Amino acid sequence: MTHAEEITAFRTHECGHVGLSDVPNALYRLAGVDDHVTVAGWVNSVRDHGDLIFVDLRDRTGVVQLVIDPSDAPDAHTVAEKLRNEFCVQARGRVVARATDLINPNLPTGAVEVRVEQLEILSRCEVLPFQLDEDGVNEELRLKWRFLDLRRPQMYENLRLRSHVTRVMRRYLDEHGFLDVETPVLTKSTPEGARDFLVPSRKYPGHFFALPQSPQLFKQLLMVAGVERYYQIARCFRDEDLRADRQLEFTQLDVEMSFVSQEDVLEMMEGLMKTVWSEVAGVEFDSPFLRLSHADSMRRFGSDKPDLRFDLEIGDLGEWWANTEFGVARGALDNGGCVRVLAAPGGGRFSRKDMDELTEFAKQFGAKGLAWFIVEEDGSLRSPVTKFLTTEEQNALKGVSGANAGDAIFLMADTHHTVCRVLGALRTRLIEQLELVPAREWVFAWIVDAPLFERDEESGKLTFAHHPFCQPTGDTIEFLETEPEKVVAEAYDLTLNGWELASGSIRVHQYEVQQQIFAQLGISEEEAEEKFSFFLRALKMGAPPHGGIAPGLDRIVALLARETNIREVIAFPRQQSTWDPLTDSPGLVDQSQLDELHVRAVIPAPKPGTPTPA
RNA sequence: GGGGGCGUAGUUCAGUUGGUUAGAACGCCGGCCUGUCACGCCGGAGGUCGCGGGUUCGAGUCCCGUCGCUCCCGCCA
Repeated sequence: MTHAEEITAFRTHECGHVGLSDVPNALYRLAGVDDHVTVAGWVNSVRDHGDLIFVDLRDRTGVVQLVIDPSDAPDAHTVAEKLRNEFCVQARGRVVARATDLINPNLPTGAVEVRVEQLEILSRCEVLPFQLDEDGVNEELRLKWRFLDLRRPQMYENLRLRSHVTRVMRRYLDEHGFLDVETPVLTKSTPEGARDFLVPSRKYPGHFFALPQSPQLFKQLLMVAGVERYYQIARCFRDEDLRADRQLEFTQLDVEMSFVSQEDVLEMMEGLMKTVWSEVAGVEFDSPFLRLSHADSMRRFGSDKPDLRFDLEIGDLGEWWANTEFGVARGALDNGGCVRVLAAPGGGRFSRKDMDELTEFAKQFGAKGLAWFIVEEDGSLRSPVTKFLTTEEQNALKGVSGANAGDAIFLMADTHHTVCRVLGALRTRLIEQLELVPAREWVFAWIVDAPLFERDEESGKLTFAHHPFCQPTGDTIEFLETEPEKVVAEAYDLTLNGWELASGSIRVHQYEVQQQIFAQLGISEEEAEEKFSFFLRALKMGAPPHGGIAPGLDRIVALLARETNIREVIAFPRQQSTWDPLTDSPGLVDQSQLDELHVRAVIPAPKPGTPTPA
């Protein structure tokens, strides 16, 4: 914003800029001592001394103190007596320097104040439903009054940060020759993947639009169209249950490139992330991001999005305990599973109750049990199961886990999958519970070489691990027909501090390969034609090799803002139940609307005792 | 669909082994105050203890059910 743009019909200066004429190269309009200013904003607080009244006036730039002296401005004083918190007001007055002993060092504008000559209430505010300076206010209340919640400087800062991030992203991509192209929001359902949001068609009775889970197929069509470099800050919709990092609608920076290898995409994205972190957070990364194979990440950290700020690593006892007689370990090894351990620094202070809770936690992730050991000062192991272990096994346990005196060791013996899952979840939990200090502040890591297919544990059916459009690697494509589980995808996830930040792949650009993959997934040629005919048609028409990635904007901004829930960086999010207490959405509609859309609503009978929603 | 935590004044919370009239802080209302900036001082209003049922002479407290918020599991190509 230029200086001139700061002047509007209602003000000559913004509150946070009053009196800061000594700031060098300021980007905002300056007001020095003795200048007359008009400011407008919200009443942050009122301190009424009977005669003198002090008002902290706040706009998005900050707070400035107004002084209303009845001997200077009796009319303004009469108005000021009526002021309450969050009234919207305009004040005209003279900037004065405060006496040295009256300077407020906690306020950027604390060396000056505005001696008010005229004061006008632009808009009154009813008693607030919650105090804006209070933390920990009920989430539902915050969302119901989101427009007040967003007045809090922290929330404004989050929105500003988000805008800054997208600005840097757009500029970076513009500079690298990307075109910002919009794709439809009213599109077609593809039953794979997440549950779709459906929109009934008026013109085609019984037909439905689907909101995009991502612009995946459209961006691939843009590559076939020869756009070569595309991006879009795209709203995506998935009708699945919410989490701290998941909303029904969320925003991705959707990116796709033609004539690229995996390496090209990674390099481009790494440059983008480094630029964002540099410009938004002032953080520089002087080396390439870490890379971990999916298998290594699972083995060492039990997760495909490991938090690598912490060095905790899972150890494998299989080799050392090959001949163990310890029941669960023996059983796991005999069944082709594994025995792995995780040290918990300082876990020696865990009580029996803590251990029981951690065991319950592990069971949530599929563990049948969880063995634990505490390393005593003399190096001996305290545990209900120590008596089943030989001295050599105990030494291996300490050695492989890396545990020291005062630490705890957790041991899992089960299938590879379950052991990884449980110890990975436990690792995250222990980091929190033990309040471990991160060794590094930001650790980006690429997770690469993920399998193309997964075996569904229940049905035993083959399903795609990422999505069905990933290109198999040259080394493993030969196994597509014979041993599909050996096929590695040219897919990559970017992780940061335990969050999945971005996900992408090189896509299949050859019709025949795409059909082979569909065949492995049990999707017949006819079925594929029916669901993706437009896309398959395009693959037959000179589709270029291409690939892309889609970073989650909400997560990126949340991490930069040091928030743990993406709600904090979304202006109007939903609560976990998917209800929006601000607009009361979703809502009922008139029968006439349903009729026009050829839709009939079938509403389940409420359970006894359930109050009817308003 | 499942598990954990929470639900008491407008807000954030306390409330003992079940026991008199359910408290505090902030906010709100009224009064006083010319240098405050978390202003201060005096006074006041404000409660379906989420909801329903049960046990009991007596329930905010115990039991059962239910609803809501939140974190997690399932789910999220």
